[in-house]
Amino acid sequence: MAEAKGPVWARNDREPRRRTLSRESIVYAAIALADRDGLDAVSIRSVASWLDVRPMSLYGHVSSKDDLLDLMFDQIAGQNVLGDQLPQHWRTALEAIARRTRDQGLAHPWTIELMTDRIQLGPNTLRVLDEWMRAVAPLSVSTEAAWTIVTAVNDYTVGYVIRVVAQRRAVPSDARAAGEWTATVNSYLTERADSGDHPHIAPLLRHGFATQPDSFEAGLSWILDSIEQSHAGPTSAGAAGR
Amino acid sequence: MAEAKGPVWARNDREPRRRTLSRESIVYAAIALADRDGLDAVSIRSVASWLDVRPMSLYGHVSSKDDLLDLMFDQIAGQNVLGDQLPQHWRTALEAIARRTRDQGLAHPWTIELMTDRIQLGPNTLRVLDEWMRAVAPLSVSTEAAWTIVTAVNDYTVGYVIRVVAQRRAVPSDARAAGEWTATVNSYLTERADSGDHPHIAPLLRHGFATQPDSFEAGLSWILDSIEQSHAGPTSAGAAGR
DNA sequence: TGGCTTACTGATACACCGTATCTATTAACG
DNA sequence: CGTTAATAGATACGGTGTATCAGTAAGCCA
Repeated sequence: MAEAKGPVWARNDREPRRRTLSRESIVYAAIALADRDGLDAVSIRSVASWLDVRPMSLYGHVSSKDDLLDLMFDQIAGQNVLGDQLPQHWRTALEAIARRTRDQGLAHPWTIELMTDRIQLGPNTLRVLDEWMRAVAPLSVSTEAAWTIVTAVNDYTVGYVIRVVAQRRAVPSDARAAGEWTATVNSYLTERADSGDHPHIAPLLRHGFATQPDSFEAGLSWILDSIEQSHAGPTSAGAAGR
Repeated sequence: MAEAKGPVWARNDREPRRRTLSRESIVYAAIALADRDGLDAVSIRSVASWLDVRPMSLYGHVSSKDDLLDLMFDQIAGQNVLGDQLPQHWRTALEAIARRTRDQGLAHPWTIELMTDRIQLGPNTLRVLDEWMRAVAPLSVSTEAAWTIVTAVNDYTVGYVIRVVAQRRAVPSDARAAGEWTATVNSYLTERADSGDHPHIAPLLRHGFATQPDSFEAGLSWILDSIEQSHAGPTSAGAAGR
């Protein structure tokens, strides 16, 4: 499977006869590793040794590491489909998808690293995209307008996840190192606050950014409020298009 | 300089006597490489050979590659400070910073990869943060409320940049490979569209997502509209707090 | 001017990475 | 049963960050 042509999801790989290994088990193992130790811990060698298999055996099921990463992403995306549980009201539906996207990003932080690498268009990802568009369908606006709404909400959500994840990642996971890090950074931040160079963020520097309450919902409802105002009556479910 | 304690910006490295090399020149070289060939092209060895210097010589000025990356990020962030040119009206100011952030993200796509790695708090980054807060100061709301506004706008902007960058990155830079990629992906997408599995995105799949008009401003003004409604009179500059 | 401090050279080494290649084995299907 | 194809297993190449150590050369201070 060394002659890959285009992205995984755009190919039509004949499935191998398989004995013990399978594409699925490889993807699951890789996801488990990524969830536990981060994306850097996912290597062909580490996945293979986790499966008690020789590294090169994986290449019978995935043609490259990039393929494996794409498959991992799409696997997670598949868990983000609400299906029947998608609320009918467009606003409630958008909220549900946005929250789910947020939850999944926080649960699998490595997915956002893959989002920055290249656009993902696997079947499950398309399913999620379809659901975004289904959510706004009741507004009965043009495809273009619907896409603008969807990208706005999605972009905000992704940006939020990135910020929170980056915040978490900065502090070392080892408890001892974490304490040291916090001490070093705090003293740096208070030094910066005392310097007077940053008058408008002095309180933030002194109390730490992390202590700020979560404001995901605030930003989300700001976006949705405006959409509601421009595309529908304040209480309507959206039948009044145009 | 092999005994790093905490992030670069939180340390107080005595500056070396330097003959030919300098921390600055290393950072500039690394940025040039990243801009041209992406973040993966930045390695200790590649930067060194670009500067016509032996790899290990760099460690006299930066104590690790991560440090170098952080310094690169903060260097770019420094170019994002508007200073005197920051508009006085809070909304215009936020728009200016958001657009600048977007432009810089698109110009140096590798910066967003660093954002996902760990939170950046270098001096220039703090300066930018200070400017965000300065922009909303005329609203004279609580620090907490101001932070909510800033993060909302910033999160949206970062999410937007990520999506656009990922879209650009997916297609290979080599013209020949790009054509092949587009053909493969397009036929995959139309196959998906024909499958009927994704009824709500069929038009998007058929015409390609890339043909959708840019909607950064739309999402931005949605957020700002709501902020305006909840925190100030529609035309006021914001003196009427609360 | 002499000598000490420091910056850089240069080589080597370690442990990792993705993956190409080749051979030998082993199981499943026709 | 024999063929076919999947897997095992080993080895190799060129890349990575970075530790280590010995040698050299330039700057600063006494």
